[in-house]
Amino acid sequence: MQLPAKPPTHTECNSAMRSVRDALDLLGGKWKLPIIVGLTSGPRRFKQLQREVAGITAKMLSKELKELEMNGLLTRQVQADAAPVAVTYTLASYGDSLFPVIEALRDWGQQHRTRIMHPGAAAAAPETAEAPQLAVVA
Amino acid sequence: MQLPAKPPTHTECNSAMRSVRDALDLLGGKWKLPIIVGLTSGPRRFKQLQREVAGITAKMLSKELKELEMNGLLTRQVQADAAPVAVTYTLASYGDSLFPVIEALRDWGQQHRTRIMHPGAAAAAPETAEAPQLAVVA
DNA sequence: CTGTATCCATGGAGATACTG
DNA sequence: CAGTATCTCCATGGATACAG
Repeated sequence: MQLPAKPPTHTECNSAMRSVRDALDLLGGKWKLPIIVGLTSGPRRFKQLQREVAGITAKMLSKELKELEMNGLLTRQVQADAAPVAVTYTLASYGDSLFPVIEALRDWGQQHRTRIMHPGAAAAAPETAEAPQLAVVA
Repeated sequence: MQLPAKPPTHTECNSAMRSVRDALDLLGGKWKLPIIVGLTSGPRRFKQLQREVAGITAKMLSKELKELEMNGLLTRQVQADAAPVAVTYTLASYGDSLFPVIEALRDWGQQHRTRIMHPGAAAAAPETAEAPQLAVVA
């Protein structure tokens, strides 16, 4: 890798660090981003979202949605007129600004589609020695 | 926001969902990304990293580094020759491929630099126009 | 310096049942 | 349908002490 010919990028680095951690404060956790992804293709209702985010419980979904709404990332609309109340969640413009993040994450996850090594699992990933070299990307 | 004139983006959406969640499996948690950010400006030693990632404990740093190494995102080199053993962590090319993610996250966090609302805090926000307009950069 | 081991508190998160 | 209320389990993660 490149040598640190210009070692002190401290300010730049610290700033990046702070920004990333700020972003993580809002987007961190297992569910926030997946939920937002679910909303990128259009407004969704509660149950619909729960199906799309596969695996999330109503409790979690409810809590996460509240937090995302609180931060202005999405809006919540209630249609009480219908027989069964319908609630719709829509990505706010604020949330739209996350597109680049989603894209970057999605692209990386795609290219990466390799076996993930979890700490518990023994290093038993036999064939398909694909991890390290990953050259690439076009 | 755009209407779903072409409603079934299901495949596309599910694929994005999976990719993002895969990425999150490796990068999720409080520390992984910050650690990687710390390494983007060059190799670092343990203590150095711990200072940069401000707030992380040795235990966590150690554990996270192990996982990141296991996934080929960084490499670990030991210089045993010196009196006090020195260990250096370097971002692997695999890790380099995360640049776009970091950038997107950093940019968003920067633009966003508004106060974050946490669930515990009472909603001091007016029900109508809150943060959303996101008055751009500056 | 570079970690590891141990103890322990918090809260993330699942299951289930219930309300409007 | 759209959530809320409990109960509980366990992973996350901090503090501290110790080891190579």
